[in-house]
Amino acid sequence: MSQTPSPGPAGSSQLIRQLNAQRVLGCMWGREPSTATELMHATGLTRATVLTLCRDLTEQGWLQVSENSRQAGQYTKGRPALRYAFREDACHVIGVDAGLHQVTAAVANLRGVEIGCATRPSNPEGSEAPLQPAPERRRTILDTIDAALAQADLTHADVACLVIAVPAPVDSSGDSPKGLNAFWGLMNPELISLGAEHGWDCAVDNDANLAALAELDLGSGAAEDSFAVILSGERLGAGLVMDGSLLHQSRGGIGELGMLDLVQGVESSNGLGWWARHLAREALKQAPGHAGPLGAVTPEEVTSEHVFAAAEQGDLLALEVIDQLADRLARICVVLAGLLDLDRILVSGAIAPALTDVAARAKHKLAQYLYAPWLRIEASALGADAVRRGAIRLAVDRIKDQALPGAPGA
Amino acid sequence: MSQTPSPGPAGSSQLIRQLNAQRVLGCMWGREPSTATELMHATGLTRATVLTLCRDLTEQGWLQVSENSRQAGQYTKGRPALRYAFREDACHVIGVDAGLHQVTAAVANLRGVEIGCATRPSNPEGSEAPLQPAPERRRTILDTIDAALAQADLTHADVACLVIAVPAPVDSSGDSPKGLNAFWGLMNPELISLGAEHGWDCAVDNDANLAALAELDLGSGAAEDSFAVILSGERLGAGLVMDGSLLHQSRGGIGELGMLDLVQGVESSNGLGWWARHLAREALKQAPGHAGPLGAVTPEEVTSEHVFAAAEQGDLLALEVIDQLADRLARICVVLAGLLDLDRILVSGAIAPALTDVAARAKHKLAQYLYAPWLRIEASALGADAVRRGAIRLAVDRIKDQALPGAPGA
DNA sequence: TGCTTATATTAAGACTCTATATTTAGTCCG
DNA sequence: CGGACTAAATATAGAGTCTTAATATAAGCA
Repeated sequence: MSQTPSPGPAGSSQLIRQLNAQRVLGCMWGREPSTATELMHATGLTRATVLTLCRDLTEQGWLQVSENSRQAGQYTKGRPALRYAFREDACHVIGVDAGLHQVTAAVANLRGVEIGCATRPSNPEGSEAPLQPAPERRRTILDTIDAALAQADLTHADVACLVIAVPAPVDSSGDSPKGLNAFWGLMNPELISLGAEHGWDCAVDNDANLAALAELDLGSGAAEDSFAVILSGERLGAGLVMDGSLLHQSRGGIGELGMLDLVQGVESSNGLGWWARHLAREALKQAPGHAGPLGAVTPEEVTSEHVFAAAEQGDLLALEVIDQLADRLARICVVLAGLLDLDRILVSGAIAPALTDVAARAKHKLAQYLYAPWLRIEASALGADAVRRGAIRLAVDRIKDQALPGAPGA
Repeated sequence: MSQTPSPGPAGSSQLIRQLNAQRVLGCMWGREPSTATELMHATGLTRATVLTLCRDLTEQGWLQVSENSRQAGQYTKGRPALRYAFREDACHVIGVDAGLHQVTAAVANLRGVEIGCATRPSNPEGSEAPLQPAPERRRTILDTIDAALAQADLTHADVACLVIAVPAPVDSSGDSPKGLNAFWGLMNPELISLGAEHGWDCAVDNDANLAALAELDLGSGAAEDSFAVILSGERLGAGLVMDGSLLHQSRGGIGELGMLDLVQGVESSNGLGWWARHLAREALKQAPGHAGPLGAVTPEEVTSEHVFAAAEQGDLLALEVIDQLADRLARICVVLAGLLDLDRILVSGAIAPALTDVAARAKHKLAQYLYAPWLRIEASALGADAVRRGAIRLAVDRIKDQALPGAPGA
């Protein structure tokens, strides 16, 4: 009596089956079709085992046999091998960059390739109107998703996972702290519930964290590196990757940069875009009738784009601003890389393409403050796409983790 | 042909056996003796399985049957259960705190209980002589180890693992960076090789990191918390624990606090002990003939102990110093906790017992700079023992991880 | 057609855990 | 002192996994 613990019929022997199935699927995920022989080498399992696993995975919808057995001329002798291919369209995911001023949603296959994308304005820039209330923002996001789905010619039923990026800290349950900062609550009005309403797996996360995931995906060869991704438009935010995995915490406050208020020469968590505009404005006021290209706009009209464009043309005043931005960035890097011994720091976000020069100068200035010759400071190649790409990456990862047991649908 | 991958006789079926064995051993490690029934509940396995695993583990030397079957009056009816007990003396470990001024070594059993401890001076305090050369320092450490072993009445053959803590960053291969800072090389002169010379498993790590491990061991209930441990004697160093696991990196520079040079109101990585002395000295020079207890010593003689003792007695000048220390500490906490969203910050090291008041004041001042009401700032209860305890903890952990397969000796 | 080659399939063996029945070691009680 | 009672230990059978080795298959090539 009293001898029926919990596990089902034949106990934990199936556990190892699942582990192996996951290993095989992991070897094939997003990659070229493989033969059993290749998988044997990759997994260390026997041919018999690999083939039964592949058959199971095919039945479940994760794989399909691709007929081009001996194609690619890998060999010509002997019986042609079965080739199994990863079904990148077994199901689909949605990644949303729900920014302050605009919402972008993309539908992607399991390889992370976007097959539909749409953008909608939200809290139009320059407008002085109060921020969108929660229901309106939720509707905007859903509309954007539907538009992206329509473009991909898919329906709600084809979607397995939704990930939304918001410019706010997000805790482990998907909520953003309220009360302290009303902005955060308006950026993330219970967005996590959007998934449940449609029966999708769903996650909400901070935009900088997701941008970091996107950079991790590009993977500079070594998967072991540690880096920070700084989102730097109007306000600063960072995502931290240590040893190839994103730092997370239940309150979701990792990478908040409010503490920069205390750092000499930084003194605020305003972004580089904000500072470019601010510094240029002040400088123009000091030097009315400035002769360079930047003199063409009034102090009130000047934007960060003006500054970067003028610097390209050699405007001395703009170059001085660039230099100050670089010093600011260098100091931020000192704090992050000094404390965490990072390998590199990436500046990302929409203005990243304009910051390659700033990053290079920051790298140069860094040596004044910190000995870290290995540290790379670079502008992200992803730019405005980083956040959305990261959302997709996380969505695909979630599917991957839940993969076994069960078919792609469930 | 070509069908013999690598695994041995019956393949990866034994893997699950090992996993289960490790689970059982993990359930018993350092805890009270258990019966099969208890282990069934803990592991979810069947009685038959648990018993065979226990028998195997007993043969390997990890467990032993304790005869007091029905002792403790847990029940009186039925056949008495076999009770298996963890053999805390299956082998032993050595933890060494190889500080600048003194070396402390302790021998501990697998429960982490010290059964022998010894201390030797190294680079005597106050002396102006150059630092010990490498061979001498290695000899000092070995002497200390031998003394601890002698006290425990054990020999080299009883030791399975050695962990050494040094006041320097340590990379993943156990080396400290040379050239840049000669001090580091002298603190860690290839200490990792001491293990191989005696056939012990060996690790070298940064002292602050190990202090963090020791605090983790105390475990405030929730194993999920994130905190920093600040070692704060002459120089500052920190160990970072995120979500219950220590942050590490191949270069070993995590927790180096050189970047505090850039933080307003901190401006250096000198420790709180250094600052207590320095501030008191300056203040005494400013106020010659100071009436309070602190006036009893000359500016040149004053030490941090004097300051804390005088503050206890209400010396106004000392209290002013305490207040400045608290502000400094608060700012350090802002940087660490703001960036990493920590749950608590512990000040550890030899002077920790004197810093309870400083920590409390820092917590109070923190609100000026950062909203983090959940953050606790406390002085560690471990004090001067923290580093050594952490070294022991790491050594025991290493044994635990290597535990299966094989007997404790191997 | 037959030989060669590389793969797929199948059956047997070893190992794991579970499930159930049986034995054992005690206490308790008449 | 012997017999019920109880809870644990043991023994046996069953289902599951992987590997191993033998066999079958699908091509190319002479």
